Amino acid sequence: MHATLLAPSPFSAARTLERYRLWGEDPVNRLTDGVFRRAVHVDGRWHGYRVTWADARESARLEVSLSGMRRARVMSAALAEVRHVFGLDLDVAAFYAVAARDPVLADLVPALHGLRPTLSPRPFEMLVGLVCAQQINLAFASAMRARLARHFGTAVDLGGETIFAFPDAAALAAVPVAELRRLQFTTRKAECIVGLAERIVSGELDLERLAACQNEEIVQALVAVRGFGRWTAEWFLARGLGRGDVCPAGDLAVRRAFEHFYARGRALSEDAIRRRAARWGSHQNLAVHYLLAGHRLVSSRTGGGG
DNA sequence: AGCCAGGCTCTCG
DNA sequence: CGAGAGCATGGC
Repeated sequence: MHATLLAPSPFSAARTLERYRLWGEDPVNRLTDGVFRRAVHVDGRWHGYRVTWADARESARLEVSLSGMRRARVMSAALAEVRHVFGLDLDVAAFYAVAARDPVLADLVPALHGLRPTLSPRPFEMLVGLVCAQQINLAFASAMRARLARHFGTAVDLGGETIFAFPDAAALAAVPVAELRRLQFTTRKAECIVGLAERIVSGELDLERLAACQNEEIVQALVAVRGFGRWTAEWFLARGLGRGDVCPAGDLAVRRAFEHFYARGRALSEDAIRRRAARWGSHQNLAVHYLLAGHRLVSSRTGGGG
């Protein structure tokens, strides 16, 4: 069963998906040989789907396919996920109009044309991934998250390839901290993840309901959970919910990108970064993603990492 | 050995 | 309330 999704211009699948190969293999969002694979949960079970694409000058087409004959319900769920994963609902064209008035962003846009942030379609998965990424290098964080998926997620066969559905809250709430420690989680990260899962299972925290709230309400609700600070909450808003008016100014890589592009390498305070980002209004999220990607381009040319 | 990695919490002035 | 130390883990 196939369906075609027309991506709004500007869109580049290659630049958008590049993120999935930056920090190592991701068994949940599998990207190999120009095919993206993931699984969607519908009617009590997991269904794998594949996405292929053709980047055209004007409008790119995304082909979404399910193995075998499946119901339309599954396909529509898959299409909704693809919209998130490929960032199709963000207004990149409007951002470019704003970026044209900023010398730094205006310079970056041609090299990154069509880049969109990849949004995580599942809030719990996003939050757990963020906890993994707290304070450690992203390659290691990515490996930890992959281990979590392989050990506690659901294996889904997709035409000979195995992908993993990220474990839900019920699955992780049942995992002993000691077992996560063996997967190289710190005690704190392990407790934080299991604690979050427990709150969700108990109904104390309802991520679906939270997702409908205002930014600051969401930040307050998340920061109230032990182990979740402002950094985690803001990235959740940006990469989980796709909120435009968010800048995770406390992020190390964000800070370095701002310092590189806007301060000639001199130090900038978190507050100074927030003030500058505020000028971009509802396009802050996109601006931050372009600055991070732009900084990666510069760093890779000069042999650096990050 | 020691510093770094896309933080968080707690304390003290 | 804001700066700062302490924390925990693995990679290089």
